[in-house]
Amino acid sequence: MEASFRKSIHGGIVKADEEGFIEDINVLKVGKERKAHEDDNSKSSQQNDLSNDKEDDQLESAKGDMEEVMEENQRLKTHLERIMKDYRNLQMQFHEVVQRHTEKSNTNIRCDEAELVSLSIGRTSSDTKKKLSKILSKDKAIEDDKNGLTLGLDCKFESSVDTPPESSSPANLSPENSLGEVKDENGAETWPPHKILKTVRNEEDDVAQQNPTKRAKVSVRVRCDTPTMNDGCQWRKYGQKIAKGNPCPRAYYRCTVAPSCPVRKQVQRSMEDMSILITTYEGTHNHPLPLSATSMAFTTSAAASMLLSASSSSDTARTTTSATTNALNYYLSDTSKPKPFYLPNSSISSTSHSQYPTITLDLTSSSSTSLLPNHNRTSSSNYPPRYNSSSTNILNFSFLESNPLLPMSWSNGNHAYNKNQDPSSLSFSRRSQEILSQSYLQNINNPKSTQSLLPQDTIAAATKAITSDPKFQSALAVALTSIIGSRGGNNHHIDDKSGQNLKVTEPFPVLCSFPSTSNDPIKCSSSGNTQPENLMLTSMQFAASKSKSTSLGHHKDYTL
DNA sequence: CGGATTTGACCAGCGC
DNA sequence: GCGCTGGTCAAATCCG
Repeated sequence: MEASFRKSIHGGIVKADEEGFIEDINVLKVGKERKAHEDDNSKSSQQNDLSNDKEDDQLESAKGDMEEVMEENQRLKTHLERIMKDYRNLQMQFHEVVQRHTEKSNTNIRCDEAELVSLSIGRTSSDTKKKLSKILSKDKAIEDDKNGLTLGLDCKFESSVDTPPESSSPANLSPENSLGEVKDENGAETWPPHKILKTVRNEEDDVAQQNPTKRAKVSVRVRCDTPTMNDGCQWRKYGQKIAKGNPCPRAYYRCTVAPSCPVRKQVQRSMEDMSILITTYEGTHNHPLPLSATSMAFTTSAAASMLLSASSSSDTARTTTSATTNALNYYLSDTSKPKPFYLPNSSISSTSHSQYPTITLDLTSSSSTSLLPNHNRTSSSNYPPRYNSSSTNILNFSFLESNPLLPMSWSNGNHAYNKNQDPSSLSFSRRSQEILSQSYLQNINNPKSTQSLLPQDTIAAATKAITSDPKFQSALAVALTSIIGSRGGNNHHIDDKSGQNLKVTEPFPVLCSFPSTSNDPIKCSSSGNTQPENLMLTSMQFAASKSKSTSLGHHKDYTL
Protein backbone atom coordinates (compact mmCIF):
# COMPACT_ATOMS: atom_id res chain seq x y z
CA MET A 1 0.00 0.00 0.00
CA GLU A 2 2.83 2.31 0.74
CA ALA A 3 4.25 2.07 -2.74
CA SER A 4 1.98 2.75 -5.58
CA PHE A 5 2.47 2.34 -9.23
CA ARG A 6 1.56 4.96 -11.67
CA LYS A 7 1.63 5.34 -15.34
CA SER A 8 4.14 7.77 -16.55
CA ILE A 9 3.28 10.22 -19.21
CA HIS A 10 4.89 7.87 -21.65
CA GLY A 11 2.89 4.94 -20.67
CA GLY A 12 5.63 3.35 -18.64
CA ILE A 13 5.43 2.35 -15.06
CA VAL A 14 7.16 4.55 -12.60
CA LYS A 15 7.53 3.48 -9.04
CA ALA A 16 6.65 6.49 -7.02
CA ASP A 17 7.79 6.30 -3.45
CA GLU A 18 7.91 9.99 -3.22
CA GLU A 19 6.41 12.71 -5.26
CA GLY A 20 9.75 14.39 -5.75
CA PHE A 21 11.24 11.28 -7.19
CA ILE A 22 8.58 11.11 -9.85
CA GLU A 23 9.05 14.71 -10.69
CA ASP A 24 12.78 14.27 -11.05
CA ILE A 25 12.28 11.44 -13.44
CA ASN A 26 9.83 13.39 -15.47
CA VAL A 27 12.07 16.40 -15.60
CA LEU A 28 14.94 14.27 -16.64
CA LYS A 29 12.96 12.63 -19.38
CA VAL A 30 11.58 15.87 -20.64
CA GLY A 31 15.00 17.41 -20.54
CA LYS A 32 16.43 14.62 -22.58
CA GLU A 33 13.71 14.95 -25.11
CA ARG A 34 14.25 18.65 -25.29
CA LYS A 35 17.95 18.18 -25.84
CA ALA A 36 17.25 15.71 -28.57
CA HIS A 37 14.97 18.08 -30.24
CA GLU A 38 17.52 20.87 -30.09
CA ASP A 39 20.20 18.68 -31.51
CA ASP A 40 17.97 17.51 -34.28
CA ASN A 41 17.90 20.62 -36.39
CA SER A 42 16.41 24.03 -36.44
CA LYS A 43 14.42 23.75 -39.60
CA SER A 44 11.21 24.99 -38.20
CA SER A 45 11.48 26.72 -34.86
CA GLN A 46 7.73 27.31 -34.85
CA GLN A 47 7.05 23.61 -35.00
CA ASN A 48 9.45 23.10 -32.16
CA ASP A 49 7.69 25.72 -30.14
CA LEU A 50 4.36 24.04 -30.76
CA SER A 51 5.85 20.72 -29.86
CA ASN A 52 7.27 22.14 -26.66
CA ASP A 53 3.94 23.63 -25.79
CA LYS A 54 2.32 20.25 -26.30
CA GLU A 55 4.86 18.59 -24.08
CA ASP A 56 4.35 21.20 -21.45
CA ASP A 57 0.64 20.61 -21.59
CA GLN A 58 1.15 16.90 -21.30
CA LEU A 59 3.50 17.42 -18.43
CA GLU A 60 1.05 19.62 -16.64
CA SER A 61 -1.81 17.24 -17.20
CA ALA A 62 0.30 14.35 -16.05
CA LYS A 63 1.23 16.20 -12.93
CA GLY A 64 -2.38 16.94 -12.31
CA ASP A 65 -3.30 13.31 -12.77
CA MET A 66 -0.58 12.28 -10.42
CA GLU A 67 -1.73 14.68 -7.78
CA GLU A 68 -5.24 13.37 -8.09
CA VAL A 69 -4.06 9.81 -7.82
CA MET A 70 -1.95 10.62 -4.82
CA GLU A 71 -4.82 12.36 -3.13
CA GLU A 72 -6.95 9.35 -3.78
CA ASN A 73 -4.22 7.20 -2.42
CA GLN A 74 -4.13 9.29 0.70
CA ARG A 75 -7.86 9.03 1.08
CA LEU A 76 -7.72 5.29 0.71
CA LYS A 77 -4.99 5.14 3.28
CA THR A 78 -7.07 7.12 5.73
CA HIS A 79 -10.07 4.99 5.00
CA LEU A 80 -8.13 1.82 5.53
CA GLU A 81 -6.76 3.08 8.80
CA ARG A 82 -10.24 3.90 9.93
CA ILE A 83 -11.49 0.47 8.98
CA MET A 84 -8.60 -1.16 10.76
CA LYS A 85 -9.30 0.91 13.81
CA ASP A 86 -12.96 -0.04 13.80
CA TYR A 87 -12.04 -3.65 13.30
CA ARG A 88 -9.73 -3.59 16.28
CA ASN A 89 -12.36 -1.91 18.39
CA LEU A 90 -14.93 -4.51 17.45
CA GLN A 91 -12.45 -7.23 18.13
CA MET A 92 -11.76 -5.82 21.55
CA GLN A 93 -15.44 -5.53 22.30
CA PHE A 94 -16.12 -9.08 21.23
CA HIS A 95 -13.22 -10.32 23.29
CA GLU A 96 -14.48 -8.41 26.30
CA VAL A 97 -17.94 -9.83 25.95
CA VAL A 98 -16.64 -13.38 25.78
CA GLN A 99 -14.31 -12.78 28.69
CA ARG A 100 -17.04 -11.19 30.74
CA HIS A 101 -19.32 -14.11 30.21
CA THR A 102 -16.59 -16.56 31.17
CA GLU A 103 -15.67 -14.63 34.29
CA LYS A 104 -19.29 -14.29 35.27
CA SER A 105 -19.83 -18.00 34.97
CA ASN A 106 -16.71 -18.78 36.93
CA THR A 107 -17.77 -16.36 39.62
CA ASN A 108 -21.09 -18.11 39.96
CA ILE A 109 -19.38 -21.41 40.47
CA ARG A 110 -17.02 -19.93 42.98
CA CYS A 111 -19.84 -18.33 44.88
CA ASP A 112 -21.67 -21.62 45.08
CA GLU A 113 -18.59 -23.36 46.31
CA ALA A 114 -18.01 -20.69 48.87
CA GLU A 115 -21.50 -21.17 50.17
CA LEU A 116 -21.05 -24.89 50.36
CA VAL A 117 -17.89 -24.55 52.34
CA SER A 118 -19.09 -21.90 54.68
CA LEU A 119 -22.34 -23.56 55.49
CA SER A 120 -20.65 -26.72 56.58
CA ILE A 121 -18.44 -25.11 59.12
CA GLY A 122 -18.92 -26.44 62.60
CA ARG A 123 -21.84 -28.57 61.65
CA THR A 124 -21.50 -32.22 62.22
CA SER A 125 -25.00 -33.41 61.75
CA SER A 126 -28.17 -32.45 60.11
CA ASP A 127 -29.71 -31.82 63.50
CA THR A 128 -27.10 -29.27 64.34
CA LYS A 129 -27.59 -27.77 60.97
CA LYS A 130 -31.28 -27.48 61.46
CA LYS A 131 -30.89 -25.92 64.88
CA LEU A 132 -28.44 -23.43 63.60
CA SER A 133 -30.52 -22.56 60.63
CA LYS A 134 -33.43 -21.91 62.91
CA ILE A 135 -31.51 -19.95 65.49
CA LEU A 136 -29.23 -17.94 63.36
CA SER A 137 -30.55 -15.01 61.54
CA LYS A 138 -29.56 -14.50 57.99
CA ASP A 139 -27.00 -11.90 58.85
CA LYS A 140 -25.54 -14.07 61.48
CA ALA A 141 -25.27 -16.87 59.02
CA ILE A 142 -23.48 -14.62 56.63
CA GLU A 143 -21.13 -13.62 59.38
CA ASP A 144 -20.47 -17.24 60.12
CA ASP A 145 -19.79 -17.80 56.51
CA LYS A 146 -17.21 -15.11 56.52
CA ASN A 147 -15.62 -16.39 59.66
CA GLY A 148 -15.59 -19.85 58.31
CA LEU A 149 -13.96 -18.78 55.17
CA THR A 150 -11.22 -17.07 57.04
CA LEU A 151 -10.61 -19.90 59.43
CA GLY A 152 -9.12 -22.11 56.84
CA LEU A 153 -10.56 -25.50 57.38
CA ASP A 154 -9.03 -28.53 55.81
CA CYS A 155 -11.15 -28.01 52.85
CA LYS A 156 -9.60 -27.76 49.49
CA PHE A 157 -12.50 -25.78 48.20
CA GLU A 158 -11.27 -22.89 50.17
CA SER A 159 -8.04 -22.86 48.40
CA SER A 160 -9.93 -22.69 45.22
CA VAL A 161 -11.85 -19.77 46.55
CA ASP A 162 -8.86 -17.92 47.76
CA THR A 163 -6.60 -18.56 44.88
CA PRO A 164 -6.38 -16.23 41.97
CA PRO A 165 -9.07 -16.41 39.38
CA GLU A 166 -7.00 -18.46 37.02
CA SER A 167 -6.36 -21.18 39.50
CA SER A 168 -9.67 -20.95 41.20
CA SER A 169 -11.66 -21.48 38.14
CA PRO A 170 -13.68 -24.64 38.02
CA ALA A 171 -11.43 -25.88 35.32
CA ASN A 172 -8.75 -26.30 37.87
CA LEU A 173 -10.87 -28.11 40.28
CA SER A 174 -10.18 -31.71 40.14
CA PRO A 175 -10.98 -34.78 42.14
CA GLU A 176 -7.62 -34.33 43.75
CA ASN A 177 -8.79 -31.03 45.09
CA SER A 178 -11.98 -32.37 46.42
CA LEU A 179 -12.98 -33.10 49.93
CA GLY A 180 -12.37 -36.72 49.46
CA GLU A 181 -8.66 -36.22 49.44
CA VAL A 182 -8.57 -35.12 53.03
CA LYS A 183 -8.29 -38.70 54.01
CA ASP A 184 -5.06 -39.13 52.15
CA GLU A 185 -3.52 -36.04 53.57
CA ASN A 186 -4.43 -36.66 57.15
CA GLY A 187 -4.01 -40.34 57.02
CA ALA A 188 -7.32 -40.84 58.70
CA GLU A 189 -10.70 -41.30 57.18
CA THR A 190 -12.24 -38.14 58.46
CA TRP A 191 -14.43 -37.66 55.44
CA PRO A 192 -15.78 -40.91 54.17
CA PRO A 193 -17.28 -40.42 50.77
CA HIS A 194 -20.81 -41.15 51.82
CA LYS A 195 -20.55 -38.64 54.61
CA ILE A 196 -19.17 -36.10 52.24
CA LEU A 197 -22.11 -36.55 50.03
CA LYS A 198 -24.44 -36.25 52.94
CA THR A 199 -22.76 -33.10 54.06
CA VAL A 200 -22.90 -31.64 50.65
CA ARG A 201 -26.53 -32.42 50.40
CA ASN A 202 -27.17 -30.72 53.71
CA GLU A 203 -25.24 -27.75 52.55
CA GLU A 204 -27.30 -27.60 49.45
CA ASP A 205 -30.39 -27.75 51.55
CA ASP A 206 -29.12 -24.80 53.47
CA VAL A 207 -28.52 -22.94 50.31
CA ALA A 208 -31.94 -23.80 49.12
CA GLN A 209 -33.46 -22.66 52.33
CA GLN A 210 -31.64 -19.42 52.37
CA ASN A 211 -31.96 -18.70 48.75
CA PRO A 212 -34.37 -21.06 47.07
CA THR A 213 -33.85 -19.66 43.65
CA LYS A 214 -30.26 -20.75 43.68
CA ARG A 215 -31.28 -24.36 43.61
CA ALA A 216 -32.70 -24.60 40.18
CA LYS A 217 -33.51 -27.79 38.42
CA VAL A 218 -33.27 -28.32 34.75
CA SER A 219 -35.43 -30.96 33.25
CA VAL A 220 -34.70 -32.29 29.79
CA ARG A 221 -37.27 -34.12 27.77
CA VAL A 222 -35.91 -36.09 24.91
CA ARG A 223 -37.08 -38.96 22.81
CA CYS A 224 -34.92 -41.86 23.73
CA ASP A 225 -35.48 -45.55 23.39
CA THR A 226 -32.72 -46.34 25.82
CA PRO A 227 -33.03 -46.19 29.59
CA THR A 228 -30.95 -43.07 29.84
CA MET A 229 -29.49 -40.56 27.49
CA ASN A 230 -25.82 -40.05 27.29
CA ASP A 231 -24.60 -36.69 28.43
CA GLY A 232 -20.92 -37.39 28.76
CA CYS A 233 -20.75 -37.42 32.51
CA GLN A 234 -20.25 -40.31 34.91
CA TRP A 235 -23.18 -41.30 37.06
CA ARG A 236 -23.89 -43.82 39.70
CA LYS A 237 -27.36 -44.98 40.47
CA TYR A 238 -28.19 -44.74 44.12
CA GLY A 239 -31.87 -45.28 44.25
CA GLN A 240 -35.08 -45.99 42.46
CA LYS A 241 -38.62 -45.18 43.33
CA ILE A 242 -42.04 -45.55 41.92
CA ALA A 243 -43.32 -42.04 41.88
CA LYS A 244 -46.96 -41.34 42.34
CA GLY A 245 -48.87 -40.96 39.14
CA ASN A 246 -46.30 -42.64 36.97
CA PRO A 247 -45.94 -46.39 36.72
CA CYS A 248 -42.44 -45.97 35.40
CA PRO A 249 -39.86 -45.98 38.16
CA ARG A 250 -37.78 -42.93 38.77
CA ALA A 251 -34.09 -43.56 39.00
CA TYR A 252 -31.74 -41.43 41.03
CA TYR A 253 -28.21 -40.84 39.88
CA ARG A 254 -25.28 -39.10 41.43
CA CYS A 255 -22.31 -37.65 39.61
CA THR A 256 -19.23 -39.73 40.27
CA VAL A 257 -16.67 -37.80 38.32
CA ALA A 258 -15.60 -36.29 41.59
CA PRO A 259 -16.44 -37.83 44.95
CA SER A 260 -17.75 -34.57 46.30
CA CYS A 261 -19.73 -33.52 43.30
CA PRO A 262 -23.20 -32.58 44.49
CA VAL A 263 -24.90 -32.95 41.15
CA ARG A 264 -27.82 -35.37 41.05
CA LYS A 265 -30.15 -36.35 38.36
CA GLN A 266 -33.44 -38.12 38.12
CA VAL A 267 -34.43 -40.17 35.16
CA GLN A 268 -37.96 -41.15 34.44
CA ARG A 269 -40.01 -42.04 31.45
CA SER A 270 -42.89 -39.85 30.56
CA MET A 271 -46.21 -41.28 31.49
CA GLU A 272 -47.85 -39.85 28.39
CA ASP A 273 -45.25 -41.17 26.01
CA MET A 274 -42.95 -43.93 27.11
CA SER A 275 -40.51 -43.03 24.42
CA ILE A 276 -39.84 -39.72 26.08
CA LEU A 277 -37.17 -39.70 28.68
CA ILE A 278 -37.26 -37.00 31.28
CA THR A 279 -33.99 -36.24 32.93
CA THR A 280 -33.85 -33.70 35.71
CA TYR A 281 -30.53 -32.26 36.79
CA GLU A 282 -29.83 -30.55 40.02
CA GLY A 283 -26.70 -29.04 41.45
CA THR A 284 -23.45 -27.67 40.20
CA HIS A 285 -20.44 -29.64 39.19
CA ASN A 286 -17.33 -28.75 41.11
CA HIS A 287 -14.88 -30.52 38.90
CA PRO A 288 -13.71 -30.50 35.32
CA LEU A 289 -16.02 -32.19 32.93
CA PRO A 290 -15.29 -34.31 29.92
CA LEU A 291 -15.62 -32.45 26.69
CA SER A 292 -18.70 -34.36 25.77
CA ALA A 293 -20.29 -33.30 29.00
CA THR A 294 -19.36 -29.66 28.98
CA SER A 295 -21.44 -28.67 26.04
CA MET A 296 -24.65 -30.16 27.29
CA ALA A 297 -23.90 -29.06 30.80
CA PHE A 298 -23.39 -25.60 29.50
CA THR A 299 -26.67 -25.83 27.73
CA THR A 300 -28.53 -26.64 30.87
CA SER A 301 -26.49 -24.14 32.77
CA ALA A 302 -27.66 -21.46 30.41
CA ALA A 303 -31.21 -22.60 30.86
CA ALA A 304 -30.78 -22.56 34.59
CA SER A 305 -29.25 -19.13 34.44
CA MET A 306 -32.25 -17.99 32.52
CA LEU A 307 -34.50 -19.56 35.06
CA LEU A 308 -32.68 -18.06 37.97
CA SER A 309 -32.49 -14.68 36.43
CA ALA A 310 -36.19 -14.80 35.82
CA SER A 311 -37.15 -16.20 39.18
CA SER A 312 -34.76 -14.04 41.14
CA SER A 313 -36.37 -10.97 39.79
CA SER A 314 -39.69 -12.15 41.21
CA ASP A 315 -43.07 -11.57 39.78
CA THR A 316 -42.14 -8.36 38.19
CA ALA A 317 -39.66 -10.11 36.04
CA ARG A 318 -42.09 -12.80 35.20
CA THR A 319 -44.65 -10.29 34.23
CA THR A 320 -42.10 -8.65 32.07
CA THR A 321 -41.24 -11.97 30.62
CA SER A 322 -44.77 -12.79 29.89
CA ALA A 323 -45.24 -9.55 28.12
CA THR A 324 -42.69 -10.61 25.60
CA THR A 325 -42.85 -13.41 23.16
CA ASN A 326 -40.57 -15.99 24.56
CA ALA A 327 -40.43 -18.81 22.15
CA LEU A 328 -38.19 -20.84 24.30
CA ASN A 329 -39.62 -24.19 24.93
CA TYR A 330 -38.88 -24.08 28.59
CA TYR A 331 -41.45 -24.90 31.12
CA LEU A 332 -40.88 -22.69 34.00
CA SER A 333 -42.33 -24.65 36.79
CA ASP A 334 -42.93 -22.34 39.62
CA THR A 335 -44.80 -24.61 41.89
CA SER A 336 -44.30 -24.52 45.57
CA LYS A 337 -43.30 -28.09 45.48
CA PRO A 338 -40.77 -29.24 42.97
CA LYS A 339 -42.38 -30.67 39.91
CA PRO A 340 -39.49 -31.14 37.63
CA PHE A 341 -41.35 -33.33 35.24
CA TYR A 342 -43.65 -32.04 32.72
CA LEU A 343 -47.25 -32.90 33.14
CA PRO A 344 -49.54 -31.35 30.61
CA ASN A 345 -52.27 -30.66 33.04
CA SER A 346 -50.20 -29.92 36.03
CA SER A 347 -51.02 -26.58 37.35
CA ILE A 348 -48.36 -24.05 37.83
CA SER A 349 -49.25 -22.29 40.92
CA SER A 350 -48.11 -18.76 40.84
CA THR A 351 -47.09 -18.91 44.44
CA SER A 352 -44.15 -16.74 45.12
CA HIS A 353 -42.33 -19.18 47.35
CA SER A 354 -41.02 -21.46 44.71
CA GLN A 355 -38.47 -23.55 46.50
CA TYR A 356 -37.04 -25.40 43.55
CA PRO A 357 -37.76 -23.63 40.34
CA THR A 358 -37.55 -26.01 37.47
CA ILE A 359 -36.95 -25.31 33.86
CA THR A 360 -37.76 -27.90 31.25
CA LEU A 361 -36.06 -28.21 27.93
CA ASP A 362 -38.34 -30.01 25.60
CA LEU A 363 -36.23 -31.68 22.99
CA THR A 364 -38.98 -33.87 21.73
CA SER A 365 -40.64 -33.37 18.46
CA SER A 366 -43.80 -31.39 18.23
CA SER A 367 -45.28 -33.88 15.83
CA SER A 368 -45.71 -36.37 18.53
CA THR A 369 -49.39 -36.48 18.97
CA SER A 370 -49.06 -38.59 22.02
CA LEU A 371 -46.94 -36.07 23.74
CA LEU A 372 -49.50 -33.50 24.47
CA PRO A 373 -53.20 -33.28 24.67
CA ASN A 374 -54.74 -31.68 21.71
CA HIS A 375 -55.94 -28.72 23.57
CA ASN A 376 -52.40 -27.84 24.30
CA ARG A 377 -51.34 -27.83 20.73
CA THR A 378 -51.68 -25.47 17.90
CA SER A 379 -51.11 -25.68 14.23
CA SER A 380 -47.86 -23.93 14.72
CA SER A 381 -44.66 -25.75 15.38
CA ASN A 382 -44.26 -23.83 18.55
CA TYR A 383 -45.50 -25.39 21.65
CA PRO A 384 -48.07 -23.41 23.41
CA PRO A 385 -47.29 -22.70 26.99
CA ARG A 386 -48.03 -25.71 29.06
CA TYR A 387 -48.46 -23.68 32.11
CA ASN A 388 -50.00 -20.34 32.33
CA SER A 389 -48.39 -17.98 29.95
CA SER A 390 -47.38 -15.55 32.57
CA SER A 391 -44.65 -17.77 33.77
CA THR A 392 -43.73 -19.84 30.81
CA ASN A 393 -40.84 -19.46 28.50
CA ILE A 394 -40.90 -21.56 25.44
CA LEU A 395 -37.78 -22.58 23.69
CA ASN A 396 -38.87 -24.37 20.64
CA PHE A 397 -36.65 -27.23 19.67
CA SER A 398 -39.20 -28.58 17.34
CA PHE A 399 -36.94 -28.19 14.38
CA LEU A 400 -35.03 -31.07 15.80
CA GLU A 401 -37.93 -33.19 14.94
CA SER A 402 -36.82 -33.42 11.39
CA ASN A 403 -33.35 -34.00 12.54
CA PRO A 404 -32.82 -37.51 13.74
CA LEU A 405 -29.39 -36.61 14.95
CA LEU A 406 -30.40 -35.42 18.32
CA PRO A 407 -32.01 -38.50 19.69
CA MET A 408 -29.27 -40.53 18.16
CA SER A 409 -26.58 -38.56 19.80
CA TRP A 410 -28.12 -38.29 23.16
CA SER A 411 -29.48 -41.69 23.41
CA ASN A 412 -26.79 -43.67 21.79
CA GLY A 413 -23.64 -41.94 22.77
CA ASN A 414 -21.89 -44.70 24.54
CA HIS A 415 -18.44 -43.41 23.83
CA ALA A 416 -18.61 -40.22 25.69
CA TYR A 417 -14.96 -40.20 26.48
CA ASN A 418 -13.76 -41.23 23.10
CA LYS A 419 -11.84 -38.28 21.85
CA ASN A 420 -11.24 -39.85 18.49
CA GLN A 421 -14.39 -38.67 17.03
CA ASP A 422 -15.98 -39.96 14.00
CA PRO A 423 -15.28 -37.87 10.94
CA SER A 424 -18.96 -37.39 10.61
CA SER A 425 -18.88 -35.24 13.66
CA LEU A 426 -17.95 -32.24 11.66
CA SER A 427 -20.65 -32.80 9.16
CA PHE A 428 -23.01 -33.24 12.03
CA SER A 429 -22.03 -29.91 13.37
CA ARG A 430 -22.38 -28.25 10.02
CA ARG A 431 -25.77 -29.74 9.58
CA SER A 432 -26.68 -28.74 13.06
CA GLN A 433 -25.65 -25.21 12.51
CA GLU A 434 -27.54 -25.12 9.31
CA ILE A 435 -30.58 -26.30 11.06
CA LEU A 436 -29.96 -23.93 13.85
CA SER A 437 -29.59 -20.99 11.57
CA GLN A 438 -32.53 -22.12 9.60
CA SER A 439 -34.78 -22.37 12.55
CA TYR A 440 -33.42 -19.21 14.00
CA LEU A 441 -34.24 -17.21 10.95
CA GLN A 442 -37.45 -18.99 10.34
CA ASN A 443 -38.82 -18.01 13.65
CA ILE A 444 -37.59 -14.50 13.39
CA ASN A 445 -39.06 -13.92 10.01
CA ASN A 446 -42.09 -16.01 10.38
CA PRO A 447 -42.80 -17.51 13.73
CA LYS A 448 -45.65 -19.44 12.30
CA SER A 449 -43.69 -21.16 9.66
CA THR A 450 -43.02 -24.74 10.38
CA GLN A 451 -41.07 -26.17 7.53
CA SER A 452 -37.58 -25.71 6.36
CA LEU A 453 -36.31 -23.40 3.75
CA LEU A 454 -34.79 -24.43 0.51
CA PRO A 455 -31.17 -25.50 0.73
CA GLN A 456 -29.84 -22.44 -1.03
CA ASP A 457 -32.01 -20.33 1.12
CA THR A 458 -30.66 -22.11 4.09
CA ILE A 459 -27.16 -20.97 3.32
CA ALA A 460 -28.31 -17.45 2.82
CA ALA A 461 -30.38 -17.65 5.92
CA ALA A 462 -27.48 -18.94 7.92
CA THR A 463 -25.25 -16.21 6.61
CA LYS A 464 -27.80 -13.61 7.38
CA ALA A 465 -28.42 -14.95 10.83
CA ILE A 466 -24.75 -15.06 11.63
CA THR A 467 -23.99 -11.64 10.33
CA SER A 468 -27.04 -9.90 11.66
CA ASP A 469 -27.01 -10.91 15.27
CA PRO A 470 -24.00 -10.56 17.55
CA LYS A 471 -25.55 -12.92 20.07
CA PHE A 472 -25.82 -15.54 17.46
CA GLN A 473 -22.22 -14.92 16.52
CA SER A 474 -21.19 -15.41 20.12
CA ALA A 475 -23.14 -18.60 20.35
CA LEU A 476 -21.64 -19.81 17.14
CA ALA A 477 -18.20 -18.95 18.37
CA VAL A 478 -18.72 -21.02 21.47
CA ALA A 479 -19.98 -23.91 19.42
CA LEU A 480 -17.10 -23.71 17.00
CA THR A 481 -14.65 -23.44 19.82
CA SER A 482 -16.00 -26.54 21.40
CA ILE A 483 -15.99 -28.39 18.14
CA ILE A 484 -12.46 -27.44 17.37
CA GLY A 485 -11.45 -28.23 20.89
CA SER A 486 -13.09 -31.59 20.76
CA ARG A 487 -11.41 -32.47 17.55
CA GLY A 488 -8.07 -31.09 18.36
CA GLY A 489 -7.66 -32.19 21.93
CA ASN A 490 -7.82 -29.94 24.89
CA ASN A 491 -6.73 -26.80 23.25
CA HIS A 492 -9.82 -24.71 23.27
CA HIS A 493 -8.77 -21.88 21.13
CA ILE A 494 -9.97 -20.36 18.00
CA ASP A 495 -7.26 -18.57 16.16
CA ASP A 496 -8.60 -15.89 14.00
CA LYS A 497 -6.65 -14.23 11.32
CA SER A 498 -5.61 -11.39 13.45
CA GLY A 499 -3.96 -13.73 15.82
CA GLN A 500 -6.30 -13.13 18.68
CA ASN A 501 -7.51 -16.07 20.56
CA LEU A 502 -10.93 -16.72 21.73
CA LYS A 503 -10.48 -18.80 24.76
CA VAL A 504 -13.25 -20.80 26.20
CA THR A 505 -12.53 -22.10 29.60
CA GLU A 506 -13.20 -25.65 30.42
CA PRO A 507 -15.23 -26.76 32.05
CA PHE A 508 -18.07 -24.42 31.65
CA PRO A 509 -19.70 -23.48 34.83
CA VAL A 510 -22.47 -25.88 34.86
CA LEU A 511 -25.52 -26.51 36.80
CA CYS A 512 -26.24 -29.82 35.34
CA SER A 513 -24.62 -32.57 33.46
CA PHE A 514 -25.32 -35.86 31.90
CA PRO A 515 -24.72 -39.50 32.25
CA SER A 516 -21.92 -41.59 31.12
CA THR A 517 -22.99 -44.78 29.57
CA SER A 518 -19.73 -46.50 30.05
CA ASN A 519 -20.57 -47.70 33.50
CA ASP A 520 -24.20 -48.20 33.14
CA PRO A 521 -25.02 -51.53 31.64
CA ILE A 522 -28.62 -50.70 31.06
CA LYS A 523 -27.79 -47.75 28.96
CA CYS A 524 -27.67 -47.75 25.26
CA SER A 525 -24.73 -49.42 23.68
CA SER A 526 -24.49 -48.09 20.20
CA SER A 527 -21.78 -45.66 19.37
CA GLY A 528 -22.21 -42.01 18.82
CA ASN A 529 -21.13 -38.69 20.01
CA THR A 530 -23.18 -36.12 21.71
CA GLN A 531 -21.02 -33.24 20.84
CA PRO A 532 -22.38 -31.53 17.79
CA GLU A 533 -25.99 -31.56 18.72
CA ASN A 534 -25.21 -30.62 22.24
CA LEU A 535 -23.15 -27.82 20.91
CA MET A 536 -25.95 -26.68 18.80
CA LEU A 537 -28.20 -26.62 21.78
CA THR A 538 -25.47 -25.05 23.79
CA SER A 539 -25.20 -22.28 21.34
CA MET A 540 -28.89 -21.83 21.22
CA GLN A 541 -29.27 -21.91 24.91
CA PHE A 542 -26.36 -19.65 25.38
CA ALA A 543 -27.73 -17.18 22.97
CA ALA A 544 -31.14 -17.57 24.44
CA SER A 545 -29.80 -17.12 27.89
CA LYS A 546 -27.90 -14.03 26.98
CA SER A 547 -30.85 -12.76 25.14
CA LYS A 548 -33.10 -13.51 28.01
CA SER A 549 -30.88 -12.02 30.61
CA THR A 550 -30.68 -8.83 28.70
CA SER A 551 -34.18 -8.85 27.49
CA LEU A 552 -35.82 -8.75 30.84
CA GLY A 553 -35.19 -5.10 30.91
CA HIS A 554 -35.62 -4.44 27.26
CA HIS A 555 -38.73 -6.41 26.51
CA LYS A 556 -36.99 -8.12 23.71
CA ASP A 557 -36.63 -11.84 23.32
CA TYR A 558 -35.53 -14.20 20.69
CA THR A 559 -37.32 -16.97 19.05
CA LEU A 560 -35.13 -19.93 18.39
C1' DC B 1 -12.37 -58.61 44.01
C1' DG B 2 -13.76 -54.05 43.34
C1' DG B 3 -17.17 -51.27 41.61
C1' DA B 4 -21.91 -50.66 40.24
C1' DT B 5 -26.71 -51.79 40.89
C1' DT B 6 -30.71 -53.28 43.46
C1' DT B 7 -33.95 -52.75 46.90
C1' DG B 8 -35.94 -52.41 51.38
C1' DA B 9 -35.58 -49.23 55.13
C1' DC B 10 -35.29 -44.78 56.85
C1' DC B 11 -36.00 -39.82 57.09
C1' DA B 12 -38.01 -35.32 56.16
C1' DG B 13 -41.50 -32.39 54.35
C1' DC B 14 -46.14 -31.56 53.53
C1' DG B 15 -51.12 -31.84 53.76
C1' DC B 16 -55.13 -33.19 56.15
C1' DG C 1 -50.40 -36.44 64.98
C1' DC C 2 -50.70 -39.34 61.17
C1' DG C 3 -50.23 -40.82 56.64
C1' DC C 4 -48.41 -40.02 52.13
C1' DT C 5 -44.72 -39.09 49.16
C1' DG C 6 -40.15 -37.98 47.57
C1' DG C 7 -35.48 -38.59 48.35
C1' DT C 8 -31.56 -40.99 50.26
C1' DC C 9 -28.97 -44.61 52.63
C1' DA C 10 -26.71 -48.85 52.88
C1' DA C 11 -26.53 -53.83 52.95
C1' DA C 12 -27.08 -57.33 49.66
C1' DT C 13 -26.37 -58.67 45.19
C1' DC C 14 -24.60 -58.65 40.61
C1' DC C 15 -21.12 -58.32 37.16
C1' DG C 16 -16.87 -57.77 34.57
